[in-house]
Amino acid sequence: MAPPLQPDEMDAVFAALASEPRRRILDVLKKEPGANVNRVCAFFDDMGRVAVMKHLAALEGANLVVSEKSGRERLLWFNPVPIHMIYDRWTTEFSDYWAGRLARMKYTLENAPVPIKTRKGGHRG
Amino acid sequence: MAPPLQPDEMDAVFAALASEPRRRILDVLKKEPGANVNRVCAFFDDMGRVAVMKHLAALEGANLVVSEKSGRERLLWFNPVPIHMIYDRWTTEFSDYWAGRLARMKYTLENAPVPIKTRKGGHRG
DNA sequence: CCGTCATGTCACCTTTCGGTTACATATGGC
DNA sequence: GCCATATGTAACCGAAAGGTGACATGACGG
Repeated sequence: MAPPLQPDEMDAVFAALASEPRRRILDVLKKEPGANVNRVCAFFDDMGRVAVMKHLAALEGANLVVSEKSGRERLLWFNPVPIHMIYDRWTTEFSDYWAGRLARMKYTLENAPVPIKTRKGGHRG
Repeated sequence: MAPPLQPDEMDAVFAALASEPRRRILDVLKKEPGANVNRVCAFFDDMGRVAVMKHLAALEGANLVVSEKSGRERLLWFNPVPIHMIYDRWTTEFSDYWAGRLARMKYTLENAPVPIKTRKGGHRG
């Protein structure tokens, strides 16, 4: 299996996905693999080319988009690998919750934490 | 099945996950369901209580954390539901890619887009 | 060549994020 | 009642996000 994502890589992927315009760019590239920058821009009436390029930079930084220069244009593709890696990680990380066993335990309000002794004044505030 | 997440809900969930401290808070609550705010704060030496509370607000806004007031303290639980919803969505959205059929097609550089006619001057820039 | 087109880059602006300190409120326990 | 504790809230601050217009570069094509 591929090496798991590092924390900063997870930051980049989730941050890239946490934006509706960027998710829409991915949708465009799924429908039109190899589209160039201007072609992507054509889908956004409310945003200029520079803004789209910044979104593309975020997506490339997260490795969700790969590009290749061809002459004077840059062709773009969606790359599903980072999403697959998170998917795999979640499969193992949350399968117990989704089986329902831990979830039920979770919501039993009686399992309050053991009383904790913090230093006087609580936690600086 | 539960209704799919709205775009702004997706924004909230991904944005909440796009932060290593917030992911660590979820880890804490997975290990200590029902912990209170100060208990969570005790895990973060480099951050004050107010900062932790802001992160908790982001997580609650994404419904990744649920809380219940008990006397003078607030007890916190991790809620796996939003992650499960994204997981389900990805299962259907990307299963073709992960099967490998489309992925191979994607990376064939020959499938460049059909030439596009944009208005003169390209896309305002 | 020379103009057009696709892209890259720069400087700037406004809003949001992520943290801080200080103060306010409310509960629990002696 | 009184005081310590747990949490909430307000005001502030620097940095980063997300947008803009203007300009620079470099490839295509007649």
